Order: sequence, then C-alpha cells, then structure tokens
Amino acid sequence: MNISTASTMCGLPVKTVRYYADIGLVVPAARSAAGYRVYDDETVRRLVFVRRAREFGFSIGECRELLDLYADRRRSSADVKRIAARRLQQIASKQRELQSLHDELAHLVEACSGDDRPDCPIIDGLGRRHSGE
Amino acid sequence: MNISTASTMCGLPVKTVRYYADIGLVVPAARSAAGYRVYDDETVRRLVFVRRAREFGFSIGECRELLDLYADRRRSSADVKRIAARRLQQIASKQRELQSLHDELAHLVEACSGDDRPDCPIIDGLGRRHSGE
DNA sequence: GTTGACTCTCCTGTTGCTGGAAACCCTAGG
DNA sequence: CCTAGGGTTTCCAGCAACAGGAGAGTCAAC
Repeated sequence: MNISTASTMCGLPVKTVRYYADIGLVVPAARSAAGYRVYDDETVRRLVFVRRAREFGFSIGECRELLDLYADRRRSSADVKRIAARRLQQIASKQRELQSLHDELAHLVEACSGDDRPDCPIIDGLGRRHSGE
Repeated sequence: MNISTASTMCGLPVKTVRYYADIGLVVPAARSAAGYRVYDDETVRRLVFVRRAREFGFSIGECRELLDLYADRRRSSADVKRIAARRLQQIASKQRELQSLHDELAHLVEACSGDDRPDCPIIDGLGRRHSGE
C-alpha cells in the first residue's frame, strides 16, 4: 500500500510517516519502481506502535528502543518495564511541577479583582524575584 | 551595567538576555560606544518579570502582553486576569492529560512482571490500536 | 491525452533557547 | 607600551518533532 493508505490505517499524518521513514524509525517495506514508499501490514503495525508510544510521551529515542524490544522475540519484559517506569517517573515529576505552578498561579488569580483598576496581584507577583510570599 | 551583571541580577543566562534583546522582548536601555548592551535597574526588573512569567509557563507572546500591561499605568487588572486565567486553564488541561496518561501507563507497568521472559503487557498495550479497553 | 490526485525531494519555519567561531573591546600587570 | 585574560559582539548551527509549501514526477480514470 502507498503512504496515504498507511497513514489512514495507522492514524498518523502522511508528513509524519515520511518523517519516521527519513529518520529510520519506521522504514517502509519497499520502494516502488517510481520511488514510492510501500507499506505492508507489519510496517503499519510498527507505525501504530510508535503512535501509541508517542501518545504516552515516549521520545523518538525511546520509541526506537521499544520498537527493538517489540520485534525481539527474546526480549525480557524487565527491559520494557524499566523504560516505562522511567517515563512514569517523568510524568509524575511533571505532574508535581504543574501542581505547584497551578496552585501558585491560582492563588494570584483569585487575589485579583479583575476590574478596570490597575492594581493587580498577578502583575505584582510576577514582578517579585521569588515565587509566593 | 553590562550584560553579565544584568544576567546575574535577573537570574537568566547571558545568552537568554541577548536573545530577549534580539527578539525585542527586553531591549537594553542603551548601547555603549563599543556596541555593548547597557542595562539599568528598570530593564533588569523587566528581565526578572519575564523570567518569572516564563517559569509560570507563559509563552514569549504572552510575556510580551504581560510586559505591556506591566508598564501600563492605565491597565485594567481584568486584562491581566484574563491572560492568567487562560494559562491556568491550559495548566489544568495538561494536568488532566498527564493524569490519564499516568494512570494508563501505571496500569501497564503494574501488570508487567518485569522478569526475563518476553511476555509483556506494556508492549502488548502499545501495540493495540486504542488505549485502555 | 489530459485532468486531478497522489507522491517524491528539498527547504524553511516553528519554540525558546544553547553552543560555538571569529573578531572586537577593555582593563590590569609588567 | 604591550600583552594576556576576560568580556562582548555578531552570525551560524542545532536541539525535538514535526508542518507547510515549492516544484517536479507518477498514476489511474475518463
């Protein structure tokens, strides 16, 4: 199948599929006589796999690792788990960061009257060197 | 004062201060005869303001807006509040996204035995077209 | 045979910087 | 006065992970 069919099947934009081929992440099964990228069910499966991994926030590099493990019949699930656990840590860390950000900003927003006067705790809060206080 | 002093005072790398000058976000108060960027207390305050706003995740464009309001004596706090509230929405939305991501990935990681056998719910979960089920 | 859709490669732009190269400037020491 | 060292300038490349568009080739249908 051609790239647009593969694109539809895997749920990724054509541009992205082409990009993944360029960087050697998911290489098409073949090239037609005219140079068209040709995909088969297996390569489409790999594209879906990458799409899902990307949705989870895995980097392209991690996708490469996971893809290797995906294809490796002799893999140990521990290797996969390690990568996933690492990502889980990143997510948790980002969550904590967002939480304190949210709290602090919400605090400022609540303190702001939001009328036509210039006095504004948000502006003041941003102007201050340190965060809350 | 020269750029490195301003950099130290505002807590931003020299490169970043220079970048902000280039894009016209925080322009130095003057240039010396030799072409050196010259900063004063006011421009340093603006740099601090931007640093704080960036820490809150405001984009450069939003920083520009906020900086205008910061300098505008006739601003209405409602304008500031609107921008901050929008950003707060984005944060909350990102939090929800991360939460479901975290839950789903944690679910997979928990289900994975993490030993030397190849069977792996994580790999299986990534290979499946849709998320949970 | 000609239209129209599809595909190719290559280049640029995105966001917010960061690093490096080559050249200038400035000050302190000898 | 000269030199060595820092600091400063500009410009150019690159990061992640693509997206948009130009210009040219290809393919199937009518």
